[in-house]
Amino acid sequence: MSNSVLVIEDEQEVREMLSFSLTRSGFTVCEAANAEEALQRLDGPLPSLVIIDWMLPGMNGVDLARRLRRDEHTANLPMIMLTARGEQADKLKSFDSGVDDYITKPFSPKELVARMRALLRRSGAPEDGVLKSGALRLDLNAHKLSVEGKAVKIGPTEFRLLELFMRNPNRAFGRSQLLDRVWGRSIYVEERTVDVHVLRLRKTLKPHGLHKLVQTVRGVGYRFSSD
Amino acid sequence: MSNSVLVIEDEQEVREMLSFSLTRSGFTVCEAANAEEALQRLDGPLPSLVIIDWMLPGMNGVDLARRLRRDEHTANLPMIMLTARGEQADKLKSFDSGVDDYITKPFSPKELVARMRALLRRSGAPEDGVLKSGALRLDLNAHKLSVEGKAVKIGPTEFRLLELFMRNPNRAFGRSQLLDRVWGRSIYVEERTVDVHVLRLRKTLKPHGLHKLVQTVRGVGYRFSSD
DNA sequence: TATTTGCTTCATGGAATCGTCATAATTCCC
DNA sequence: GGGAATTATGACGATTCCATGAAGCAAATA
Repeated sequence: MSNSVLVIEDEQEVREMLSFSLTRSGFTVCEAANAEEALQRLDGPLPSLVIIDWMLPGMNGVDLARRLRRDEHTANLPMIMLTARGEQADKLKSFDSGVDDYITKPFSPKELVARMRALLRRSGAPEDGVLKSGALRLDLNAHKLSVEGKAVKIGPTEFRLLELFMRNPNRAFGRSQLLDRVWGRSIYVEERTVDVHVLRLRKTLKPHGLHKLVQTVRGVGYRFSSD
Repeated sequence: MSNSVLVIEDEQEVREMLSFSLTRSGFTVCEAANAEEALQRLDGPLPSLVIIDWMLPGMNGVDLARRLRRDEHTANLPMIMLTARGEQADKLKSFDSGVDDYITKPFSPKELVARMRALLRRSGAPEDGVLKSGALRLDLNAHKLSVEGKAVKIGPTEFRLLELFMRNPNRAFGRSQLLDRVWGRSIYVEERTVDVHVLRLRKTLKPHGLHKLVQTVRGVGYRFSSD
């Protein structure tokens, strides 16, 4: 597996230990000693997952996580937080910041890897940042859609919509769910707007005969399915 | 799993946190800020489970739970109550009110989800959001009906009707019960309308020889038999 | 600034679905 | 068997829901 991980941890010892065991488990590891360095790295191509230490110099882990969730670019990035034993009471806070899972120190590398795998599986993350479905190829890193190797033009919103669909195939989404997960909660737009973007997504897929992948579930919403 | 949950919680922060992590775990979430709002929502089609905060403005959680248990329409609805640490002494009271489980704050979403799954399992809900009965497959996630792998077209109301039937096989329902649980009790339709939809459901099952699964119980209503 | 690109809303028409009724068929009970 | 009660079924407006094109903005780009 070619999953990449960004480890955000100020203590060099812990960082190296993590790097060692994660590399051994087949991950490509990238390190950052603080929040600033992490943000810088996350400007580029995204890793499959980030591990954030709760205690960081400068901006702490919880704030960093919250910030990553707010930023559209990293909103869907799976995050695991490391907390020390005494900090367990802050579990709730960590989750509130949008972290997907937490793990308390000391922990075994085995447990960490297990949770990472579970998380990656759950969030439908592709091994290499490329979602595929038949001839469809959605490259999340390059932010490009192609079908049978040929690049296909696609708008930003349609891209995110298709990303959600391809991450969760065979699942019907209501319009409000789509608005929440593609547009982001907090912002208010008409539900019918979803229809228009689905229409546009179908339009970009139509020339390749793939428009039937996006199906409407009457009275419910839409679904991405290969049959 | 596409089980739906109604979260009854007045604090917006907690509500959003719950909504976030439950959605992420695959539940369809519906929110209510107080007992009145909750009761209103429960007039419609029922969720698979409700989560009630112990402390609510106006009618409190315990009273709400008690009321839901007394009402035939919601008597069998699985309920989980959220209590704060100091309220642990009131566990007993909560149970007395008829809730199926309780969980004390602060809690990890993971624990909550685990308990929800356990509860749903206990109350006969499918693990994976797929109801099966012989060759019949009702995928609640995809909102799709298939028989022997082949997709079968089905209308929205027939879908909900079949869902109720498959969740409660070998149980006879009166027309008014069906109206309550499939249509929702807030709207009024003729009882005979049920007949028509049962007919339509049978029609969609007939080409596959499964129409006799839906049986009429003369003088009472209808029943779904699993054999 | 001019132009392009993309987003949201609105209006419209058409298709799917719904609820009701009338009538036929079935079942039950005397 | 006959009559009453109950259910099945087909038909038909009425309604809801969705697809689609176009218009008005806003932001990015040149």
